[in-house]
Formats: sequence, structure tokens, C-alpha cells
Amino acid sequence: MRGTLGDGLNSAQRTAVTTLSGPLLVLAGAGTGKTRVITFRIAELIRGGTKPNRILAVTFTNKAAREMKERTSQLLGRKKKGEAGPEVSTFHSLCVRVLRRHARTLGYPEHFSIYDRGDQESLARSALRDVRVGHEKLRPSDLLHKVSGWKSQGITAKEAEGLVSKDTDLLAVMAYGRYEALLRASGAMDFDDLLLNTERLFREHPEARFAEESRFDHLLIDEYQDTNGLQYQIVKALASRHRNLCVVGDDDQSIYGFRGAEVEHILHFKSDWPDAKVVRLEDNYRCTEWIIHLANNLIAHNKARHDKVLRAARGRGVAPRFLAFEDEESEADAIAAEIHGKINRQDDERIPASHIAILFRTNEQPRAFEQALRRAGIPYVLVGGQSFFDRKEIKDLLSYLRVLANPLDEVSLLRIINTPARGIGTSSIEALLKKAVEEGAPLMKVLPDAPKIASVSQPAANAIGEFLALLDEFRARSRRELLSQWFPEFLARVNYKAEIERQYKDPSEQETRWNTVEQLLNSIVTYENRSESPSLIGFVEETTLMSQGDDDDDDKRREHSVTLMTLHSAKGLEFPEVYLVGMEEGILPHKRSVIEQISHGSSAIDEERRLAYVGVTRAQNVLTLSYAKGRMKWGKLRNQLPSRFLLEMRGQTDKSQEIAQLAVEQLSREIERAEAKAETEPKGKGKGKKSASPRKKSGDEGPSDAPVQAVRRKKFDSNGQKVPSVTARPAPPPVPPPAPPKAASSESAAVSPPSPVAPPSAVSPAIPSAPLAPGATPEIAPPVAPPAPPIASAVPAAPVTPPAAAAPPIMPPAAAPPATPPAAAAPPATPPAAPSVAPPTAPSVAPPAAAAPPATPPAAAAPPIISAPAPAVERPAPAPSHPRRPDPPRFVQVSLFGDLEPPRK
DNA sequence: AGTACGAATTGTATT
DNA sequence: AATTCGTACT
Ligand SMILES: Nc1ncnc2c1ncn2[C@@H]1O[C@H](COP(=O)(O)OP(=O)(O)OP(=O)(O)O)[C@@H](O)[C@H]1O
Repeated sequence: MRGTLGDGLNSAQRTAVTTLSGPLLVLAGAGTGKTRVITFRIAELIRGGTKPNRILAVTFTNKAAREMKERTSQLLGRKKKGEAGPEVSTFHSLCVRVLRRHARTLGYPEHFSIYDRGDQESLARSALRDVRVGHEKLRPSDLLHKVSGWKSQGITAKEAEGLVSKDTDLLAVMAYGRYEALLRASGAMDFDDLLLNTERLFREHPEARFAEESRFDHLLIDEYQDTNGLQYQIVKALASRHRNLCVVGDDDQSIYGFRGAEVEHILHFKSDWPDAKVVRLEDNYRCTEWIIHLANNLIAHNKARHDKVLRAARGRGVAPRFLAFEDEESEADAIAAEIHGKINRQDDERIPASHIAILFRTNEQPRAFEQALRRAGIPYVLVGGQSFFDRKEIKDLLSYLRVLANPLDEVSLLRIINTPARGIGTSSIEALLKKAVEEGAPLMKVLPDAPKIASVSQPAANAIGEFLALLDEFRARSRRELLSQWFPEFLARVNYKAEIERQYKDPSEQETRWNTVEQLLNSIVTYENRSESPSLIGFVEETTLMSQGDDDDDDKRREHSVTLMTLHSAKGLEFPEVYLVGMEEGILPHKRSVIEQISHGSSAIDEERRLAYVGVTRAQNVLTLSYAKGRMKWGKLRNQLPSRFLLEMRGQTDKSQEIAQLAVEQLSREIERAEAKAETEPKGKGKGKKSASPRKKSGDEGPSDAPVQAVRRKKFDSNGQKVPSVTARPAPPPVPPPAPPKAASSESAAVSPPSPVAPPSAVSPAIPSAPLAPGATPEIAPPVAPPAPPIASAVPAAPVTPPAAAAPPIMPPAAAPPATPPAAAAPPATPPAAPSVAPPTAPSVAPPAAAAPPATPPAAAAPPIISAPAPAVERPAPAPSHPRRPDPPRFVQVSLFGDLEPPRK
């Protein structure tokens, strides 16, 4: 099937693939083959005689880049050995390559460091300290968010000054300036700088731009809807000479607005490139008709969008399922059990684990799933999230490497100077920093002078001497030898193992920690084998630019594992079976988006909807959406509402609006409570000694930010229309000496795992949190039953054939036969095996399952939907009378919303 | 001076 | 949960 081009392309696709010059836009919905167009087009260019290395394709993730490389080489058959393929990379790695070539031009060291989120936070903290802004006023993460916003619009600190008025913003601007200075002094760039500096390079240094734009004759960009202003400029700069620019994207899948992406770039492509050819694709080849139906229903709720047709090229398929669970553990356990069944079947319905993905919104969600999957013995790969490279050990060691490569790198230097503890305490470090500031020299430069500084103790000075000797020795070796050759010895010399043993008392924890160090060595070796010209800097760079689950090792593991990832990372991918979990108000329309929308009137929720749309359209055959009615948060059980998006997909618009309304009310109540609490105990911050004490502290709170207040203003507008006038802000003295870094003070382990509190186990049979529920709820329930009278009655009661296949393996012996297709056809009210099985095992299981039918007879399906709008439910979970018993995937009853209206036609 | 421990606080998404 | 701060110990 590789032979002729045109195999596997419809006519619109073929048009795009064979338009080989000039600007070209493919604007089309999910799964219509946009990425395929890019791949085929690259192949076609090469067949037509274009040299592969004259083609640059830009993707959004490293994973996507690898995939594209692979697919093109498949299309082209074996490529001649030694011949370079097309260049496929992400914007960020492209920029790094450009910048390494021109770093000096911009005044950076050639081996500039790249700061990831963690490094940025350290720096932001220093910056805030330097401008004397307490972190109650502005947290490092808030600062970074603002700074990133400015940077991705190309706004400098100086320019920003004229643009802001709120005084927290002014503080932020000052901190921004300081932050930039610190970055510069460290010879480091953050992620935004990679783009910003590239753009600047092209703008201010025509010769550099010329050199770079001359490297390629064709430029192709995937996911163009998610480019930000800088990326847009970079694209323009690179394409304006040859004009062979092909961009592909879908405005409905624009999900990176939070980091400055603007859909306008794709929507206005035609005006930027008036001679552009525009191709639209309308046939979705990925999903079943059912899935497309839901996706279309959903996305239609977004007002501002480029309307497009999206129709399924495939058959109807099975009806997606909507499941409700008592809490996140039940959700995870039940899904794990179901997956276990699917991947362990012996008949031909068996599904490989790699065909299954669990998708979620936030990074805290996978925890329950990881546990459940592990208990069930299901192999999985968690993509993204807390990266391997984010672990403390790894960061420590990488910091050594970075300092070896770039001695200016202050964040890394401060991290390692006393790690392992070698007797260089905070006061010594402070003195050194002070001296560095006085001399305007980098910290590293003043270290040799340590003995001459009075406030540096003798032992500390000696320790510094040894530290420097160590660095010198290995810096020299790093010039001659491969990293893998000297790294083991380096570990020994640093005595990092002893550090781990000192820090962690628990032997098993010591072992895991040390294991991660060994894994680091592995990944060094892997890198050196793969890379054409391995280098210290190259390795460090890769670790910062690639997140976990993004290297080829993970690709391999994924071949036999279930994939867990966020919706954001799932963009562009597809899986035969998808579980979209945690579909709840507050999570999928994320709380913050709701707040932002009602306070700033933005369209933050639309972006959440797009996220849901992306999620739904990842599924090829089977889609399961689930939510938990309650969720543990900060040790308290919190009731959750089902996501409005679930209802929108189902065509129950009125229901979804009610939910939206409830969600807002709930949020308002929460905010109100938080404020009340904040005002009752303002004494908390009794640190009176702060010289710059802002006297505005009294009466009504400070000036600041917090969306919280904004909401309050909107919603309870009553009296409070005090416009936060810009009072005299505490002018921070210019450049006070940088604050001392915190000595590595890590605490020990030994915290016994707080046994996950048992869910409301025996409590509340049918989870009628009745007392608190505002009257509204009950009435809302009934109408939920969809406009499908015929089956309607049957459905509510009918718990979906519970994870049919799920149980077999572990629970009943001969339960194999189930497999009742998930279609709505299932026999009514047969709370299957569940009850009978559950009781003995887990107490927490029984109630929902068994209780449901009796307690809430007819409308059984409905209540769960709105059961718990009350905000203040937080009942402390019952005592840990829960036998810690992880083994059997607990089997939990699920319920339906009601009937689903099938795709028309 | 340096380190260890406990308490308190707060948590979108990603290159 | 992870970090940071305050406090007490070596
Ligand atoms: N003409 C075609 N015939 C058969 N299958 C196709 C055709 N075009 C695309 N496909 C298949 O449809 C699926 C989706 O394709 P692709 O990933 O390129 O879509 P996309 O538009 O990039 O999707 P998304 O917007 O979700 O990233 C892939 O499995 C692809 O192989």
C-alpha cells in the first residue's frame, strides 16, 4: 500500500498534497487527515526532487515530531543510509538550534542554560525578594504567568510599565525587570526567551535571519491554531523568502490560549498570504459516527468559531457511555477493572493495552488511576506530569552538569553549592552573593575569593575551595570524554549516594532514590547512542525540552501499555478506546476558567470546551465518559457536579445551563466563605517587623488581584465599588543585595502513608446529601431523562451493563460470558452481579451499588447528576476503619444519565 | 553557623 | 504534596 501516492487520500487531501509551492492553508476539523496531509506532502516533495534537508516541518511536541519522521520515512521506503531526512522539530527545539548558532550575537554565552519551570520559580522568587515583594502579595507562579504573558507578546519590562495600572501589576513589572536581569546574568533563557530571542534575532540581525531562512525551501506547520505571536513572526521570517508555507490546523482545537496562542493566526492566514490556496476537509476518518455526533453537539456551543462541517466517514459504532461514580477511587477502580477485563480476554475481542487511553484535565487526576492500574497489574505509561527530570535527585545532578557547561548559571550553582551538604551555609552564601553584586560579577567568579571575605567562615571557605576543584576537574574531563565515561566517577566523588542515605532514612526509599540516579545514567547512555554528536550541553538541553513520556523509550513501553495523559498532551493523537475521566464542573470546565469568565467576561470556558472536544475526538471506536460525584480534596470529601459539557454533548442544553448556573452559585458561595474566613483571621500574618509595612492593610483588604474579588465585585456588587486606587506603592530600593538562597533543608521521610480515608463508606446510601441540597435539585432531575420516551424508562434504572468484562479475571470464576454490548439495548434494571459480589469485599462498594435501586427508585439515573450542589459539604470522612486492602479492583456500580439521542439521519 | 524538624500554606494545561 | 517559614538542637 505504499506505492502510488494518492493511496489513502480523498480528493481534497490530494489537492493539498499536490500543491507543492506557494502558501497553503488546510483548515479542518478533528481527524480529517490534516497531519496525514503534511506527511504525504513531505513525501511528495521529496519524490519530486526536493532535498529532504531543505524541508522543515514544525510540530507541537517531540512525540509528534518523531511520529512524523517515522511516517514519512515509511512512505518513502527505506531511505538511503547516511541521507538526512527532512527536519522535523518543535518550535522550541528549532529555536534552540538557531540560538546556539547566534548566541554571541545576542550577548549570550554559546552554552546558555535553558530554564524550566522549576528554575524559573527559583529565579522569580529571588526577583520578588530583590524588589521586596512578599509572596503573600504576589506568588512566584503568578509573577511567571504575567511575565510569560508579556514576553509572548514581545513586551519588555520597560514597555510593560506604561501598560499597567493595578498596583500588583506594577510590582509585577518591577519584578519582571529584575527577573530578566537575573536571567541575563545567569546566561540563561526561559522557554519564552527561546522564541523571543529568535524573533528578535531575525528582526535585528538581518544577516542572521538570512542565514537561517536560507537553510530551507519549504516550511510546514502542524497545529497552527496554537501559535503565539512570536511563533507567528518566526514563521513569517522563515517563509517570506520562498513563500512555500503550508499550515494546517483547526480553530476548534485551539487549547493553548493560556500561553498566548491566538487562533487569529490561522483564521487570518488568507489575508496574510492573499495568494494562499485554502483547502477544507470535512470527512473524519478517525471516529465512529456516534463520537462525531457528540463532538459536533458539543462544539456547536462555542459562539465565536469558524463553522465547519465534520461528518463521519466511518459507521455508527457503539454508543458512548456516560458513567457516574461515587468518588474518584471508585471511578479509577472500576475503569481499571474494566480495562483489565478487556486486555486479558482470551477471545478475539481482546484489546491490546496500547489501544487504550485514559485522558484527564489536571495532573492530580491520574493518581487514583495509577494506583488502581497498578493494583490490577495493568501496565501503563503516564505521559507528562511530574517528569522524571523533575525529581530532586535528578535536578541536583543536572544542575551540576549545567554549571559545568555554563558557569554563569546561578540558579543551578546555588542549587548545588551546598548539595550534598558540605558546610556552606546560608550566611556564607549570602556574603558571597553580596560580593558578587558589588563587583558586578557572576557568583562563580567570586567563589575563589571566599577566604578573603570576613563573613565566610574558615570551614566554609575550605569547602568552597574543594567544590571549585571538583568542578574544575570534571569540566576538564567533560571536554575530552563522553559524559557517560566520567559520570559514574563524578557521582562517586560528589558522594551523592551518601547524601541520599543521609536524607532518607527509610532504606526502601533510599533505594528508589538511588534507582532514579541510575536511570539518569541510562538515559545518558541512550542519548549518546542516539545522538549524532553527543555533548554535555546537548544532553542537558534534551532533558529540559522533553517532558516525561516523550522519549522513544517511552514510545516503546507504550506499545504494551495503557496510556495516561492530559487532554493537552493528547492533541493530535488517537486511540481505539478512550476513557475521558473526571468530567466534572470545576475540573473540566476548570474552576479557574469559570471564575475568569464571569469576572472578566472572557471566553475562558470556550477553551475548556475545545479541550473537551479534543478529548472526545481522540477516540476511534469506543468512548467512555465518566465523572465522580464526590472527590477528596485536602482530606475532605467534596461533592461534584457533572460537567455541563456532558449534557451539551447529549443535546440536553437546558440541563447544561442549569448545571452551569449551579456551578456558579457554588463557586460564589465558596468564594464568599473564603473571604469571610480571610477576614476573621487577619492576624495570621503578624510579621510586624517588615519595615515596608503597607498601612493599607486594615479595613477592607488589600488592593490585589485574586480573581476571587473580581467575582465578588461582579456578583455581589453591593457596596464594594471601591476602585482599587493606586496607593503609594512601597517603592523598593534599587537592587538590594539578592536574598540568600535557602539551604537545602529537605525534610525527612518517615511520614507514614496516611491511609486514604475510607470514602463515605456506609454513609449515605444513595448519596442523598439531602440536608444541604438547595431545593432546586430534585426538580431538575426528572427532565434529565432525554426526549426518548420509548426506552427512557428502562434506561435510568439500568445500570449500564457494568464493566462487563471487567470482573471476570479476578472476581467470579466463570463470569466470562458477559460482554453485553454497551449499547443502550441492555436489559432494564438488572443491577448485575455487582451487588452480589461487592458486599463481602469492600464496604465502600456496597452502598452505591446496592443502595441505588431501592433508595431512589425511578429516577435513579437522574439524582446523581445534580445530587450535590452544596458547597460546604465537607464532612470529614469516617474513621479509618477501612481495612487497607488493595488487591481486588473494586467493582463499583455505575449509573446512566438517561437515553442518548443517536446521530440523526 | 549549620542542620533538623514541624507547621502552615496552596494546587490548570505545556514547550 | 511540596515548599517555605519558624524554631530548636548540634
Ligand atoms: N483519506 C483517508 N483515508 C483513510 N484514512 C484516513 C484518510 N485520511 C486520514 N485518515 C486517518 O484518519 C485519522 C486521522 O488523521 P490525522 O491524524 O491526520 O487527522 P488530523 O486532522 O490531523 O486530526 P487532529 O486534528 O485530531 O490532529 C488517521 O488515523 C488517518 O490515518
